[in-house]
Amino acid sequence: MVGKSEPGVVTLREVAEVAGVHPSTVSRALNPATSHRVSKAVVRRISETAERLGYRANLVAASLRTGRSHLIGILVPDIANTVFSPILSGASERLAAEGYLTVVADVPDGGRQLDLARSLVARQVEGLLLAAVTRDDPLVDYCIAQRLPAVLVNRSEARRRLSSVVSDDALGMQLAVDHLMDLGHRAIAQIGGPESTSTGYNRHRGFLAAIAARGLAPEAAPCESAEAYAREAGQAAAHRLLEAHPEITAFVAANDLLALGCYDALKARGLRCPADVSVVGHNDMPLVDLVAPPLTTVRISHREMGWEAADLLLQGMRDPSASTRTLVLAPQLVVRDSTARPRTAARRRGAG
Amino acid sequence: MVGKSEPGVVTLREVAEVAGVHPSTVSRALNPATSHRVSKAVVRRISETAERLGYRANLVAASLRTGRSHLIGILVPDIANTVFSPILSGASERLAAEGYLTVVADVPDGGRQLDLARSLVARQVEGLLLAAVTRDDPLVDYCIAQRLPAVLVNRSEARRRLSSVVSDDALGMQLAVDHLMDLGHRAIAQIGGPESTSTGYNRHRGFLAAIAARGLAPEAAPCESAEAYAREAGQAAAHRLLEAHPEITAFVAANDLLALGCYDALKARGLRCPADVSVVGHNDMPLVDLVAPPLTTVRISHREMGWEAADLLLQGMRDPSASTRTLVLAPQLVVRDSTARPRTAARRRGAG
DNA sequence: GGAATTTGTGCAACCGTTTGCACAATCAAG
DNA sequence: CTTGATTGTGCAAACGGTTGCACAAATTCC
Repeated sequence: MVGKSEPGVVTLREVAEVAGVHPSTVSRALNPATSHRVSKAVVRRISETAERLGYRANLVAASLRTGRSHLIGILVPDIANTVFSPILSGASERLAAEGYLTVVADVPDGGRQLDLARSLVARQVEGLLLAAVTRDDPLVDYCIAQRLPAVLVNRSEARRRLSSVVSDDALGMQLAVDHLMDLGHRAIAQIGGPESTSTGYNRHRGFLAAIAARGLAPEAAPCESAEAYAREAGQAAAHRLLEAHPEITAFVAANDLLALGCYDALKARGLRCPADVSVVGHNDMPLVDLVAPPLTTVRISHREMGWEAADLLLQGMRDPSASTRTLVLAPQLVVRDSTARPRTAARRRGAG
Repeated sequence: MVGKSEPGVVTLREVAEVAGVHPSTVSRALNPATSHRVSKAVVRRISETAERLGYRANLVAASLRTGRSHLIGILVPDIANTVFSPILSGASERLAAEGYLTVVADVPDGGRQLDLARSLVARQVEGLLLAAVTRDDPLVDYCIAQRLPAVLVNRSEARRRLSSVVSDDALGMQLAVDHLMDLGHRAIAQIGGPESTSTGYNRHRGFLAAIAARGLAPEAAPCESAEAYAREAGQAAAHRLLEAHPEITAFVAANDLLALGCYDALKARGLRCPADVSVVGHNDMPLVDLVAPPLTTVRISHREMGWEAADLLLQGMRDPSASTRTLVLAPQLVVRDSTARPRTAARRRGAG
């Protein structure tokens, strides 16, 4: 016989019995939304009894009855990735304010996402925050088919069928490119992220657009995309670029880890940063201000991103007919020491 | 009328009706643990029907009946802190393997921990992983009083009333001190963490013990504890120590962030690391291999820690009478470039 | 080939709340 | 002092599964 929970756990019924009222009255008295329907005196008696007995409502039972779990699921590709921590933190702050708790599912970017989502749905989560989608993700189809409120964070989906909160990737790239060109760079390469992610895709296009806007020929701006947002992948891409285009004086990376991989490649080739080659990252993740040299990067406020996504999700839950919205946060360029005038420009300037 | 979940959500009863059997039979057929009690043919028919109708069990309902939520709560002081991400990651990996999902509560180290814990209990979590306890924490009393399986991670409690998984702080300090003394340092200061945390307390004592074991006089090993595990606090403590003991040639920090704060203080005073002063950190958090200079530190495998804690929790849940255990993980010294021979020793060596 | 056992399915209670409805008591209005 | 509205409480049926028990049918055993 299961279900007979540990003795000592007080139920609503017991409180009712001790207080000498009907269970429904206890329920009403203890629920702030309905306690006005019970006389003051009884409310007090019940509250006292509940307190004395150490009564704690069983939210699982309440969930079953009301159909509301007050649980939100968050799918992240890698909790250990420092980018997601602030997103999580911001989201859970916003959700906690409304009485929601977050169930975190760390899903190793393989094909298990859908399983996880299903498992969360089985647990009656009321909404989903998705931080791990690709540009064309079956997860999105799933949420739509299930009419499950969901919001994308950090990455968006090609068809914009769900609300999302993202950084303005085009602007980020423009900031990076403008900064480098203002310094005098004229041979700028991009290390892009995986094209399957919106960030990889958009930052790549943003880079090209920024280059074109400044009138630089595409040949002067070669691109390579890394297979993953990882240091090793960045290093490999940087090597490929330097091999094919030795004239490069600056790198724009789609992500800080890629930028750090770029550092590795430069070091391996005996090139100094920023003296020989400048590097710009993206995200401004913790500690990149301390690496050598401190990384110039495009800052994204991931905490705010998480907060806003949670907020959007709450809105969507309240009003399922609300239109899907894309909230675009403006990134900010943080100039540190990994960018400087290119040697040629410096020389030219010295000569002029 | 709530509780009438969205139309289109298939229930057990509907599956039963379509398959022409009793709901209880469907329940048994779909549960791997009981499906052997149903004939092969019927199991298949039911499975097909369920599949066809897109049936998804409502785990909330199941929880209510069985008293098992398959939910584990994790209390962390700060999700955004990069130390906790791998703990979370390791724990959720282990728990997911047993069908448990994790509910993360990010609790800002104030007094709300108990509230959060209560809220998790109300949601019928089956166990708690506590990564945010102090050496004498009311949360521990609460878990014991509630007979709630709980395991401490990263930090332990003075009275060892709950199982915990921690790093061997004494050993960590010994590794750090031995390394520095082997290099020739004889004036080593410690920047400790908050004494209210077991890590702060134990690392401080470990440091003193290691110093004593090598026969160094306590006067040659001054200590300061930082108010928090934060860069600024480390910087302040380093300044205090350098002010009072200008002869210091090496710092042992209780945590990497404190060590990085120490870098800040050295820089502010025009001292070079490691040329003038060596620094050893603790944790080996992500990216400290890239800061300038790459940090020599005591590595703790936080991911493993989280995994083991989850494992211990599962054991404790299976057998509530099991004795509490303390699992001590051995840390490892990772030597990078922030430690070197002290100038005096180098000079002496050069002269000899 | 009849008794003893096993197998497969149905029945109904139960987990702990919530809530629409009913109804008595109290109050306000005329 | 009736009539009508309001207030406070109880009743019982949910919510969607799970499971002990009962019992018919199929199987095994001697």
